[in-house]
Amino acid sequence: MTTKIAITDDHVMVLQGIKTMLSDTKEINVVATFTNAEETLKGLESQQVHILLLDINLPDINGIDLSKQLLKNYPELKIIALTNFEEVSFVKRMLKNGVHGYLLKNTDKIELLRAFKAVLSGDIYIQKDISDKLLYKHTPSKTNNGLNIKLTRREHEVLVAISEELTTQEISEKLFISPKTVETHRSNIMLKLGTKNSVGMIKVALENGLL
Amino acid sequence: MTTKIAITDDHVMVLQGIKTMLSDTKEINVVATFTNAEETLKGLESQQVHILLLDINLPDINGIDLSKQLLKNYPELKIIALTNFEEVSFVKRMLKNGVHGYLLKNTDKIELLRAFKAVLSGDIYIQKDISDKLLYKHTPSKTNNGLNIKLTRREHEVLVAISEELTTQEISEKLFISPKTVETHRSNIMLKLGTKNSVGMIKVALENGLL
DNA sequence: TTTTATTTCAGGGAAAACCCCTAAAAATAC
DNA sequence: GTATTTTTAGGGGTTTTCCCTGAAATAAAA
Repeated sequence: MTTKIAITDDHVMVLQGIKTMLSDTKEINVVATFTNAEETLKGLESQQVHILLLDINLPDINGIDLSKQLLKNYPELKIIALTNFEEVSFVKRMLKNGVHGYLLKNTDKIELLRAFKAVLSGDIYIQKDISDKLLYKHTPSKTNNGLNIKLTRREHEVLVAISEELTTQEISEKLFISPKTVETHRSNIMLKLGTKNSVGMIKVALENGLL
Repeated sequence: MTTKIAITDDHVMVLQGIKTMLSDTKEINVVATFTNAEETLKGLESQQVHILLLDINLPDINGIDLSKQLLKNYPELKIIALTNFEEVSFVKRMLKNGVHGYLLKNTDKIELLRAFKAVLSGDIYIQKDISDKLLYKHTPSKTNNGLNIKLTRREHEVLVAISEELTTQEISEKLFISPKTVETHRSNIMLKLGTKNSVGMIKVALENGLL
């Protein structure tokens, strides 16, 4: 029995590359390629596939939301995320959403086939390079990293004020609270976001859509 | 006469994709592929090529510096940059460094061959999508104080270091300069970006694709 | 109602950032 | 070969952030 594969990636070169790598493997069949989320959602209706290789950076929607939606529509579908080094922050969220595998775009044929085998038998496959990064990024924050970022209403107000380049003093006057309270909030926000200073705070906040 | 092509990209899939696209074109011959800057510099010594397709995001060095160096060593070499939408900010700098073409990674075979023809005859080839972006980004910038932002190389290095949550002390050790010099740069960056502190600096930098 | 989370406040101390100034090599441009 | 920009660096100071501790009042949830 042949395994049916679909690929979603907005880079034609990547699509072509994967197709070529798999072309001489009989038991694998690339039956569809898509370049955005809309195409993928529609395309999978008419064409049933076993595995979807899904690029995380799509022009129209982010990979997290798309994979969530796809798995709701097709619970049997196995999704393997394609990612770059830079986007490791997404991995945990993807995992939470039920994605079955993670590969870097520099994956070779052997690893690709290994990943297919793993997800088809129900396992979760994470490329070594990524899990290394995950662990590496875990150590410094150790308490928490990923999507458990839930700021309280007040913390969010302070965060916004900090992003507006206000000083602690100015924030305290704006929110009618003591400067010391502002500092407590700032400190708690940094703890939650796992950053060392306000610069990292704003970076993580922007990356996670907190602002 | 066949045209010899080399490709540098850290994504194996992209390498494979381009190779496949060009495999049935007789007058084009992909003679070498590299996955980082070091390989590229060494590889081009032994193997003379006419055109290098160069990914801008490389793990070890940025595309701007690499292309500069390559053109110094091989003035005859034609370099076509491979880029994503997000990195349009680099295009101008690359152009200044003498790069001959710009392509997005979703380029198809026809456009690829068209670009080859153009650069071989001495023209500069810029994919329509990119030049659109360039123009598009140009128009709204005239209103705000936005795109006149030109950081020097050193300022950019300091900016990146600050965004990595390094302290002045740590930056000075990383760049082998005095902490006082780092502060001068920081201060100048804030002046150029029109911000009051590092938080605003990182915000503006992210908004303008400086990071 | 008891537990848990949030918001509030605070002191003291250390570290880092920020400010204003000057100024001289070094690299680039004209 | 001169002008401009960039990179370097210092003195000396103020302001702000960061870190640690502890604690009380309110709000929400179990």
